[in-house]
Amino acid sequence: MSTVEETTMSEPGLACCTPLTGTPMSAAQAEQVAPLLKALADPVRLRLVSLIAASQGGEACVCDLNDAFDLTQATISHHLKVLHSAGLLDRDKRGVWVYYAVRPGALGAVANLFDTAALVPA
Amino acid sequence: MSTVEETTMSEPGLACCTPLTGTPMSAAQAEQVAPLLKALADPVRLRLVSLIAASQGGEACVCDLNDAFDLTQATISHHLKVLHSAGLLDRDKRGVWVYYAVRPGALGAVANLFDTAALVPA
DNA sequence: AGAGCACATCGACGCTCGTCGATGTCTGCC
DNA sequence: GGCAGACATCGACGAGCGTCGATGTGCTCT
Repeated sequence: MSTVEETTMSEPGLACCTPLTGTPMSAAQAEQVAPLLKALADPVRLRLVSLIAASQGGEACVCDLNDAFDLTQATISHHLKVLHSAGLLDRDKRGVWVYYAVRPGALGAVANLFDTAALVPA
Repeated sequence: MSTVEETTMSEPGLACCTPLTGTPMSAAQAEQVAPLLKALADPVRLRLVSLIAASQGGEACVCDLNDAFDLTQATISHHLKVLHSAGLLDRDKRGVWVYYAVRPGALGAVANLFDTAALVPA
């Protein structure tokens, strides 16, 4: 055991993200939000979240996710762990299968960051 | 090499992001969006974007940004380059000074990704 | 022409990340 | 009990990242 120690968030608070525009972001706040974005800043993990969110019931079995990629089962498991550790995914073991679901409000918290970014009109 | 567009610089790929929820994201689309998130997935760069966006006129001089951090000028310059290369920041040299501004619509494109994330149940 | 400032680039360093094969742990079934 | 399947964990590898000091480039003013 060595490094993985996030605990970035264990509570459904998710009260992290102020707009990003408007007033400058504090250093502490940036340190808190960055791991969330880092967890999402990977093509595979992005697709994983998307696949899970678009699945029936908002949850997906690992076995199904595994088939959607040309990667080892170990690698997929690793990515799911990263997303879970970041607080983005919920984990539910049912019998032999494990189901992951997007934690409610997790993506919304991130969306809040860029929300005011609706300065797009121009 | 099953290449994707390199987007190494300056291309307004901003017409990228479908919702993320709803329908699963394609591999190509994930590869296109991930670099954007990766550029933002750093506390320093997050604060840089925030500082610039919150500045008067939506732009900020490098000298001012430099003073806001306990980092070397070389490091700040590096981070600004990363953000610029990702298409998030515009660069404008005026005399001796260089001003960076958040590219219009850049954050909005990212916001679009998490937008439908309003699946927040309650 | 020369000096001085603002910013970019270079080369190097330690650290983290994404991926893999191998192995461990738990569950359900014969 | 034992075996097979579904996931997680371990250890290792190459590649990339964040940071630094040193140096380069372009502008302004004297």
